[in-house]
Amino acid sequence: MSKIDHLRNVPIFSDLSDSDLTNISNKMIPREYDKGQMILLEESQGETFFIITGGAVKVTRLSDDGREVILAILGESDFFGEMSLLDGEGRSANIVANEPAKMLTLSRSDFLACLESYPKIAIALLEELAIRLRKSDQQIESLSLSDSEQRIGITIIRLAEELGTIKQGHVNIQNLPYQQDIANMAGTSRETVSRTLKLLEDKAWVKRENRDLIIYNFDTFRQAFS
Amino acid sequence: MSKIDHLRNVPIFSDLSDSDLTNISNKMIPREYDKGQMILLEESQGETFFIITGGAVKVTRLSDDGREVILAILGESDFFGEMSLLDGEGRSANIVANEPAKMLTLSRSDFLACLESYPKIAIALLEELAIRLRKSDQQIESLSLSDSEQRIGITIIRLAEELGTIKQGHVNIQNLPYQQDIANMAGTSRETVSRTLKLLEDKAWVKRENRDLIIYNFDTFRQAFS
DNA sequence: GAAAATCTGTGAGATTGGTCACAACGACAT
DNA sequence: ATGTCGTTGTGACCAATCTCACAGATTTTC
Repeated sequence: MSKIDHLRNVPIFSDLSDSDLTNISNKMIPREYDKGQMILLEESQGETFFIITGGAVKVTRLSDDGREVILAILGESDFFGEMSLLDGEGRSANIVANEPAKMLTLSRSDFLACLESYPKIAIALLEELAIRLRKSDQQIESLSLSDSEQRIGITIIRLAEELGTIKQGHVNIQNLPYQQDIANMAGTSRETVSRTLKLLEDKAWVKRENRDLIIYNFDTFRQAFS
Repeated sequence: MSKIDHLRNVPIFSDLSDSDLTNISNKMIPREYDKGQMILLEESQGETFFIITGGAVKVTRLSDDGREVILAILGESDFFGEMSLLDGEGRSANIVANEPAKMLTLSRSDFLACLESYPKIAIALLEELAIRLRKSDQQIESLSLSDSEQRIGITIIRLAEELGTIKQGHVNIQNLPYQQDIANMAGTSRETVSRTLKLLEDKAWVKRENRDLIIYNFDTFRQAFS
């Protein structure tokens, strides 16, 4: 798949003509990262915009004593790095390759130039940030008001929406993240995730098979937790 | 103070010329709200952009059983309503006047037209959303990793930054919100807020006087909680 | 300025969920 | 196949904090 094909799939570029896309893609530099490799470090200066063309990364924040919160897991056609380019503050999160990952990158000045020359990109980006802000607000609500079972349920819903496929009428999350990562997304402990997954399985709402999680009736499941 | 003077104080309009500001301000309709009045209701269609010219509002989400999370408290020169205009989704939060409040409002179509005609506004708005997203991420981190004392401390810092004034070298939060509201911002219970405030006062980090909260050494205080 | 309503302080359980400890399991390399 | 390493399951304990209950303080209302 060519650079341009990748760009066309990215929501903020989808409105552009082929020639505009070519212009932009010429400024983008491809990079690759190994599993576990740190792509961006908290506190360092943010000077690059990234688009994921393959693999997946996790966006985290770390506390002093090493505990981790996972803010998001991003996959193909998602992008990151825009925040500190926009407001000039340093990084607010770490980005780590969760599996081998490929990116296209754009420098700060090229990125800002893009926004100036293509107002459509700016507007599409606004839309994307609004969606993210909405998700953050939901997350804040669930951390404030829900118990651990609900938070884990909501986390599974997020995972299903991002990584899930439909298979014989059931939603299937292939390659479910490790329980520790689920715990870090849900704001709970690994042990609680283990116990809760068992509980959900006992209620026959989900089934685990190898490293997959099958949600029997996604609509019901969703309703139970939101 | 005229409409234009108000607009000039709003970060996303600050780059515009007087004539541009006049154009925009002519499309804005002033409105007033009483204390406690609901300005926007969750689930209703979002069709208006609001700029606060006086008073304060709180942005909340409610659970089915009536518990509330306060996502933010907004005051003069802050704005809201842009989210559903941008991504077309329904409201994600409720907005209630916390005290008598005055607004300038702009219709959906005028707002979007503004973005198209003045790319600077779009870019300034991106910056603002990036800042908000950053704050949300911090909030998610603290809800996930911190104990109630720290979360309350962080909440007090937020309040100080938004509402505080400096008075004889100390930061003074005039008219501290009710403990229930602080609890809803910090994701804890009213009683815990009561006990924690007492604790902070015992440690001589803060002092309460009437409805004010005085933070003796704001830098130290901040350091202790972040 | 008295009564009513709302907010705050505080003790005593009751609970959720975190932590620790360790066993069982699975994947993978030698 | 055996050992190693990372992941998962599970019991037991314990700490943080939520709830409930009510008294006292403060603010609002008439």
